[in-house]
Amino acid sequence: MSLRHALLGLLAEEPASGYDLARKFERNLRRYAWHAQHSQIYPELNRLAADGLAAVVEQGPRGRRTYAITDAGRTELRRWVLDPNDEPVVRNEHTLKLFLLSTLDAEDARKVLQQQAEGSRQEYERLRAAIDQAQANEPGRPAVTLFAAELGARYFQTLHEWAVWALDRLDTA
Amino acid sequence: MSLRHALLGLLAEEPASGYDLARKFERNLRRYAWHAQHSQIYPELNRLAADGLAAVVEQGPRGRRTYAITDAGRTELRRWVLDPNDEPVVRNEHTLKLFLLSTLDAEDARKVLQQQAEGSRQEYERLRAAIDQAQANEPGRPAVTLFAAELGARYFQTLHEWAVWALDRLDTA
DNA sequence: AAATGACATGACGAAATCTACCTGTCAATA
DNA sequence: TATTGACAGGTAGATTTCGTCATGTCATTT
Repeated sequence: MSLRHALLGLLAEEPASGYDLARKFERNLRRYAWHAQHSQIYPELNRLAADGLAAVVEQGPRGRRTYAITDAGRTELRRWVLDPNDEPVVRNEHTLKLFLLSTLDAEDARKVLQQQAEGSRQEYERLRAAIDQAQANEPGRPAVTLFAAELGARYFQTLHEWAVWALDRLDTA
Repeated sequence: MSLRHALLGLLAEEPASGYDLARKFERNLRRYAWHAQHSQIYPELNRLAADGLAAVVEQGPRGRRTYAITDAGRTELRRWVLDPNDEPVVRNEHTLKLFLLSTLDAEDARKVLQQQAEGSRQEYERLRAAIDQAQANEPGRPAVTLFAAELGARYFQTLHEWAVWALDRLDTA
């Protein structure tokens, strides 16, 4: 149940409402780690509360409920993150297309690779700028909080370099 | 429906049975691109055949049925790969854990990163060796058939380098 | 001749996820 | 005052995926 643990992980950073969490998924997790819609998040938050892993700590306007992780939730989160799962579930529609490039002719493959090279370059620059800005604005920030962003940036950098390499190979062949 | 297109993609390379396809998923796609079990593959193959995107081309022993992609299947596959989907579904249990590292204390984080550094190094070496071997044994092989493997290798190399970098930062902080 | 293990496909119920809908609040703007 | 858009939470039905059990074949080894 990864959705459950993704929510616990976000709540471990700071208390949040379902609405906040849906935005965090969209901004921080959707492109790299886990995709979830609000129609899945709200029911799971209720289950988390029912199971004592999270609790409502504040009621706000518009029915807003802020959840916080409980001690039991932290224990469960730690157990899950430390558990070395040697068969993690991976589903990446993007990577899948790249893996199927060889089923296209060279002209089509070139199109996809060019899109890929451009898209990953943009994403890389966006992330790198965000990291630089965070470091400039909060010099005392713990290093570990930027590990995820650094991983994302390196991931897109790798995608970009690969696409450029592949385009070059396509042309020289 | 990515499973459907993953199957079409594999069938576009060569005709295969459900059993073959399950093994291809396990070997080539599970860790990087798409996870699927045989209990999902067999029914989807039947649907593919019912929709005219694949067809049984051979019956073998033990009820083995070899499927091949049809022209309609190729058209649909090409359409899907070329379609620039700007919101691809990504679910990666492994990456998710790495994104949630900051919820652990330094000691726990170190454990996870060390596992990560070691695991990704092994995976990288395994892939790199497979690529070298393929190039040595089949010098005339089209470049594009190794693009996917190269992407996988670079992906794990990046993971490894990131984990080493993160461990270093954890220690100097 | 019997046992083993890889080959090969399938069904079924449970769980997760998607898509599309719905209801209402509050603040800012036209 | 009316409108707009972000905020906030939810449901229902369909689809996808998972986990497990089941059935039988064929080749090799004991």
